[in-house]
Amino acid sequence: MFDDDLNSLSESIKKIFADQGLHFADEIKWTPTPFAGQWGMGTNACFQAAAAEARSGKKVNVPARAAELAQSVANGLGAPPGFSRVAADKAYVNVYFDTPSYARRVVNAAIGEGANFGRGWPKSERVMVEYAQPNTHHSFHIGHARNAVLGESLARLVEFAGFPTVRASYPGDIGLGVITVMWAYDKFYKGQEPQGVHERGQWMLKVYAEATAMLEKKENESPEEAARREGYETERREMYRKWDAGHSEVRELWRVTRQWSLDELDEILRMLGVKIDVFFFESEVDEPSKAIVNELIARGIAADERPTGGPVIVKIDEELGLKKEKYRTAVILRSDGTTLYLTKDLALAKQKFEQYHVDRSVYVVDVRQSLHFQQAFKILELWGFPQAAKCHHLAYGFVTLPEGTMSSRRGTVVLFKDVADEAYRRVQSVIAEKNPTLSPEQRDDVSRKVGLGALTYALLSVDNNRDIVFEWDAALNFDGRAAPYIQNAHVRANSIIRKAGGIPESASFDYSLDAAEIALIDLISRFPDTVQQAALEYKPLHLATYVYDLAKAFHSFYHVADVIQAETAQIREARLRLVAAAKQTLGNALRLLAIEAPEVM
RNA sequence: GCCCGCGUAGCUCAAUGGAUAGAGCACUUGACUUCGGAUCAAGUGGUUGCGAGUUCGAAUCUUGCCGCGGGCGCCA
Repeated sequence: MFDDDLNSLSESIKKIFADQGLHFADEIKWTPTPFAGQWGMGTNACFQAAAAEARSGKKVNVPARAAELAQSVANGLGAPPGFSRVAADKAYVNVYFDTPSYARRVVNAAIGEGANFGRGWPKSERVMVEYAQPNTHHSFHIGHARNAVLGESLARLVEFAGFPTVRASYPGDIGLGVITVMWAYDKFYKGQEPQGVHERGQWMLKVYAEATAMLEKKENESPEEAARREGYETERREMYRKWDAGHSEVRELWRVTRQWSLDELDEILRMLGVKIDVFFFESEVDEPSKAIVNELIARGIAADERPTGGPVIVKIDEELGLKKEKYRTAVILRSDGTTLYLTKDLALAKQKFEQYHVDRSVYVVDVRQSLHFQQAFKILELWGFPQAAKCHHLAYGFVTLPEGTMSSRRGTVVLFKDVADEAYRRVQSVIAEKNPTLSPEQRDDVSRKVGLGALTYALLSVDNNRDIVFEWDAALNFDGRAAPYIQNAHVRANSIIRKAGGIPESASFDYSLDAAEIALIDLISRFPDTVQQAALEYKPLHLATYVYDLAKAFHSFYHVADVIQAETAQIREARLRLVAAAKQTLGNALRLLAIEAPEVM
């Protein structure tokens, strides 16, 4: 947040370089100094300048020359206003902030800008984040939760970073899996309907697993069993055909059961704080996608092999002139003329570009579909969409169980709702032990926020392309590097402010600050940059790491520095405002992770 | 066979090509008679899978191996 100050120093450094006959075109980059207890920024520009000199033919020892340059830069900068000192450290040039004025600026910004502290300048590119694409007719499991949480956090992040943002969901409401549930329901459970949104959703998952088992070929099956299985299979296929043909009873059955799933999805997204702007349904892009295939054939991008009994394909590697197989050949229409996943994604992308004017399109989808998206993006490029270059597949690893992969088909999943319920119960029992005076309403509220927070943080604090093995105690960890630790910092800050009866309008930081105070202020000042970095790299993880570091700095500060009982009134005022600034920043950062910050816990 | 991802402390994971590779858990030892102990401080623990290359500088980039996971024309 000190770009202006640092840019002016950068200009001075370039001038010093120029005076020495060096022309240094690159941007000078500043990073925080790594020395505890000192608050400053450093640059390695002298390395770059010395290396450039060496490359230009001069015979120089780069490290020695860089150190020499650093010294002359430090001398040349002298004592710029706002900085307490400038030092050459090996080949680095380090500048140290004048603590009183910078501390005041940081704290004033955090308090003054409030919920907007850290928000980036408005940007013109429109971003669409597509996430929350579970299939209907199943139930929402913990793997879906990773997707939803990752997507929601990313959407909040890019929006806060300044991009106009559209949240899109794309439920798979048609396909063989969906038909399987409908077939089994119609045949074995017709007319039944459990009460309760979640109960209904979970029941459909059970029906799905049962049906899949019945339709699966078994070893040593008798001729009778084989005949029955084949009969079932015929019925299922017939139901799909009827759906496709718009058969009214089948469509009605589909509409009703589909709604059961969507009701459950609604409820779960509400629990997670997810507000989707646009729902695209797979069933709705089916028809438009067929037209697209014809267009691609007409343009010579796709090859129609249907006359010889084949499908419609795009030979991507061949189109690009690649020797090694990389994008391979993609099938975009079955030989019987029905659409595929890829067909629909092409249609959907076109719709996103043309109807929603999306400049950047992010797809939060698991890593198994990497090839699919590479193919889709390449076809969009061949098709002539410039936005294809800014399509991004945010792939994430699976959530597996210690005993193996989760599978809706086999019914071996850990349901999100069960985890959320367990989280709630665990927090309740911690509260009973640690804070028994909370009212029942507060307990309920806190249990929800802290329980879900712990789960969300566990999902966001590992890199997206790493697999997660779901274990109850790890996912619902309340100690150490976990949401409750961070939330507790927020609660403590709130508690101090409450006990102090509010915060002063302004304060002076002109006293000898403790190292922990400086570390805390330093971290608060880094929040805006962290938001930008995380948004541009599509990595909520950066923010998850940051907010933990911030909470840790706050807890350390808390122990070492008295606030209400501070030595002087001046220090008390300054620290009270610092506490308020920390609370605000913790709250803002947690919000971007879709984790709520309670006032008490 | 080809493509993608991963390999970092006993375990789980961080680290815009930069300064002494950091946290949590576990283990060991401490903390003002609390501005809320869901806390803090300290200690033990590393050949960043292996080898080569690029660079002033590599966990990070390139390349060859080894190991794990995923994917590869009519599933989604």
